[in-house]
Amino acid sequence: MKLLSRSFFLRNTVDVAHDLLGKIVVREYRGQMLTGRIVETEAYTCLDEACHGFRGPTPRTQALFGPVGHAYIYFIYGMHYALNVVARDKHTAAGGVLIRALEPLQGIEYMQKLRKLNKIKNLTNGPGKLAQALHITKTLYGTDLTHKGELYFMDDGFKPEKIKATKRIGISKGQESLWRFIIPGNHFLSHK
DNA sequence: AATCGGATCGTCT
DNA sequence: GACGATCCGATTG
Repeated sequence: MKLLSRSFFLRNTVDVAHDLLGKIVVREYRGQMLTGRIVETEAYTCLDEACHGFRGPTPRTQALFGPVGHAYIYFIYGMHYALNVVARDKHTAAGGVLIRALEPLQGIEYMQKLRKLNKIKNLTNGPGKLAQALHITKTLYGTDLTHKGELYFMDDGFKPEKIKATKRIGISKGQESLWRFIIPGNHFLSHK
């Protein structure tokens, strides 16, 4: 078990999205350890029209332009939060990886309570769902995820047998790019 | 399994 | 003032 380092995130955003599959998200909340394995991600960079940082920094998107390995969290559709990690190479102004789905590991009962939902299958199989299950809100905006704290990433050595690249979900621009990564066949994907 | 509408609000035009 | 990197429950096949 080791923390993901700063240098892990200081690389091409698409590579980071690919390599995050199989890693573990750890949330420490009210004495609970809530953890899950990443099974679905999407890459967004400022060169890409679908990215929130495409038109330059705004108060909302400033974290995307900040240090890599920190959290970029946004509120969407009036009711959901979504978790991203800032990741980009040193030549790129902004970029991040959206964590789209987790396979729940520890703290499942507490996640069920936070989600007000018992079906384990639907606990963390979507960006808004996993944010609710891990109680991820704006208060974690900008958190450094490379140190232990309220939220961070771990590598337990797990290697996905296979990784598949697909089109990203729910965007109107940049639809052609295959920048969504999944562990195919996993039970906790948001889509097949 | 697939489709559809409602909920709900911060952000930028 | 419109819309979005969504989710859920209900309805229909």
